Amino acid sequence: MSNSPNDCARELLEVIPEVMQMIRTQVRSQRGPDLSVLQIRVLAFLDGHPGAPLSAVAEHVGLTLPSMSTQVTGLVKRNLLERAISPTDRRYITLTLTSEGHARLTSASHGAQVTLAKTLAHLSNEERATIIQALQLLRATFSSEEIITEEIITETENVNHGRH
Amino acid sequence: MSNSPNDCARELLEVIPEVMQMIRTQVRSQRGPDLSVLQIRVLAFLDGHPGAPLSAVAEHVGLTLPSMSTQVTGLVKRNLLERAISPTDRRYITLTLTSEGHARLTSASHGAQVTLAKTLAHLSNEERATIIQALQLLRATFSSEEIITEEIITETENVNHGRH
DNA sequence: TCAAACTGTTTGATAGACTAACCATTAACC
DNA sequence: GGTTAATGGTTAGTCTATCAAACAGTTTGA
Repeated sequence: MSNSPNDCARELLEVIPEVMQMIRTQVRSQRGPDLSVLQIRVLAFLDGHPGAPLSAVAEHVGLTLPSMSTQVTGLVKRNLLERAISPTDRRYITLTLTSEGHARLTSASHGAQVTLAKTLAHLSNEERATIIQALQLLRATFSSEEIITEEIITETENVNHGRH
Repeated sequence: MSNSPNDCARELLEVIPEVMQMIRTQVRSQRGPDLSVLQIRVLAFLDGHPGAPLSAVAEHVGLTLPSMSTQVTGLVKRNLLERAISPTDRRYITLTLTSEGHARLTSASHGAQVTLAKTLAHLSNEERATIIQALQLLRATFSSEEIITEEIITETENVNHGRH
């Protein structure tokens, strides 16, 4: 059982999709909040980066700008987040969670977390520690570099998004 | 930094989607074989379980029977696998890789593997060992129990799937 | 023999993703 | 200053994927 980059890559390709599938079904089974994994990721990112521009969110979750735009439109329609225009640069749209969005996010991710935790409870402490360590390594290796959004946030004003 | 089931679950929910996204884009960038992650999983499963019935594949990759059926139709049209009827029970469709399907599978997964391995080469041996160990734990914990297909396989005959 | 159970397919309907084309705003450069 | 280029988002059109519901063929068994 070697640990060459190739072996590690093969293992990743084999196992990660399975785990992802499991997460997806568990999230989907949370009938309350009715959020997809992607939507949870978007809300979670905005929870940590309030006022982030659309492009930053798109890059973080790996969507194109158009896809992200329609996705956000849906979330705004459901009152989970707010679009606003950055006063410093009117090209930028800044996104912020509404209080309902925040509530839904915590409820959804908490629900999925509890279900997952039940399965993980069968493992030993050491095994869970190994998994956490590995996940942190993977995050450091794969996550796209942090995007600076601080300069754009500042004060934001609401934008009426009515069709002209 | 604790290792309770809940912490482990939270970490999973946060990191796995990112890694999955990375895998997806890397697989997509392999312009040769032009297979999705799902399709690779299907072909890989059939590589290990030749003659498996449709329902077994569907369960393994987490799709409903209808979705799997159309997915298979596409792969059959591309000559990557063959539909046949089990002679022991004519309700069952047994699926087998064609030689082209086998070739495409190895080429696709090898390609993705090489790309991923490049990124993983930046880690130390110990770090990769940790990741591999964690992945094996996750697989054991999450992978659905093995499905018995042996009894259905036996001899199979080709089926003409023309529209009547 | 005929109803029930089982495997798979067909049929809409819906959601999510992309590319291409477009609009608005800011920056750059004579 | 005014035209041009670059940047951030949106709209439109298309394509794929997924599901649930209804259906068809096969086997089981009462």
